[in-house]
Amino acid sequence: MSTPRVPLNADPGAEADLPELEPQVPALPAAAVARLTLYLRALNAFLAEGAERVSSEDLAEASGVSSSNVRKDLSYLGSYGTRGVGYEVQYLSRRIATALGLTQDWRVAIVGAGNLGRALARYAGFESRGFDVVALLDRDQLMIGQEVGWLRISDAEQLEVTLERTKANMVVLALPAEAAQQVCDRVIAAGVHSILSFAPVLLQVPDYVNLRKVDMATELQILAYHAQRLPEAGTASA
Amino acid sequence: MSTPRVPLNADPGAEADLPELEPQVPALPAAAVARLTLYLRALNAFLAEGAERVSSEDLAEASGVSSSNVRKDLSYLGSYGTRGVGYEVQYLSRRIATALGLTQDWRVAIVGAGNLGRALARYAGFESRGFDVVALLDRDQLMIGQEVGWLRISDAEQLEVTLERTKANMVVLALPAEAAQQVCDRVIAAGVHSILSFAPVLLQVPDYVNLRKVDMATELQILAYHAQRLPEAGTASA
DNA sequence: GCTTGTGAAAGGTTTCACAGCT
DNA sequence: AGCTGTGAAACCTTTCACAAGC
Repeated sequence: MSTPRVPLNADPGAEADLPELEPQVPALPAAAVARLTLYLRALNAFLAEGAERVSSEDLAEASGVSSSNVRKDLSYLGSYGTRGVGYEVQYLSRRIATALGLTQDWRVAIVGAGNLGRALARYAGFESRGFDVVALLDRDQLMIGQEVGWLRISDAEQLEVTLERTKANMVVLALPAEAAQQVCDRVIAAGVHSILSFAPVLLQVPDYVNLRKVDMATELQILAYHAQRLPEAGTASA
Repeated sequence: MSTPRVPLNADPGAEADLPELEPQVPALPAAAVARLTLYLRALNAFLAEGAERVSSEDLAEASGVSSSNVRKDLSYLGSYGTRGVGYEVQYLSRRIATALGLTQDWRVAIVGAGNLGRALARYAGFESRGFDVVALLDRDQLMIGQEVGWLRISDAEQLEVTLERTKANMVVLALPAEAAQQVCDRVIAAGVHSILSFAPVLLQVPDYVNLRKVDMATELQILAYHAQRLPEAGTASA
């Protein structure tokens, strides 16, 4: 046996087989979680086009995943397709959103109002996918008070106060490497345990904290590795 | 047997066992490539501190990886450590840089001079890790000619000309989803086959193209999934 | 007939544990 | 004595292929 157990039947009234205290929905495989976000994106595009049903093959094509992988991933959520027919777009979209926890509202504070922090604060893609950017903070006195998009930059010295006032439950760190650990510690102490860091440095966090990292130079380095292995073409020259 | 074969002995004169035409260094496991970038970062920090040697345990701690994983990854590059002692920092750093293809110069053109494109163009982390940002392009007539950092925004209509003039060999797409595929096709046709996309859309590319994707909303969605599973704390409240 | 859902196989990754070298 | 390098085991992920159901 490899992956989780019970294909969670969402029936809310199902009898508890074992008297465990947490109803404890089985965890989805990490790789599946990442792909579910892709399916969601694709489904919303299908929805916008007015499609009512999609096959695993359609979804596969629209998200760059194999169709058997799609089916396997969706099976972790339960059996919501119809054999011979496919999946109902709207219903599946909602199912996935629920499984990913996107039904509650997520309030994001961005710490660091440099180039990247400002860009993120103005990025429409967050709002459109259910994430409210509720604060943008910086330490620099010259920046505090400036307006960026809908937001006014607030004082990072007052981090805790701002997090509490805005009821932020996620934080994005858009800081230089040197400042990141310190701010990270304060964020955690303030009770926010979901953090997305763009700082190119290893952050030390307790294991109850959810930390994800995006490092753009790393991405280029990985590209460089692959580019270097295929000697073909390379530089522009149609 | 799972992972690659021969632990490439970099001895440049080793006899060719089989008369294959490409010397064909065996591919590194994808997961190892990603971690090698972390080791490189850590090694450069050690170097800056004046450390001359590190153990796999030191490197592990500094990059957030297990020490056996570090050793396994490094063994793909050959045996460059000394038993009982550790690895020489400078030497290992160079070895990894070579393996990743970071010894040649990488010239990056950024297409899209919106918030994100501008932020990336000014991001010092690229230059400091060996990537030269050589162009920033946009379609918007009002932006063309503006200065951003060291660069002047050039006309995306002239994409091919600019890629050739600047000898770009990588492209970063910082565009809205709608424009991404079209620009991507032109980039590939112009001979640049390494692309990092920030556009939240699936790009269709031939398989000789190296494409990596970063989607920030996806990252938040994955965080949301994990956050939702651990009911503890959540909102700020020290 | 067509498409889902899923065991089983194949493939990739990480950890273990220890032999081998300094 | 200490730390690397590495087979073997454990684990995780993807693909295969087909039975089940519309």
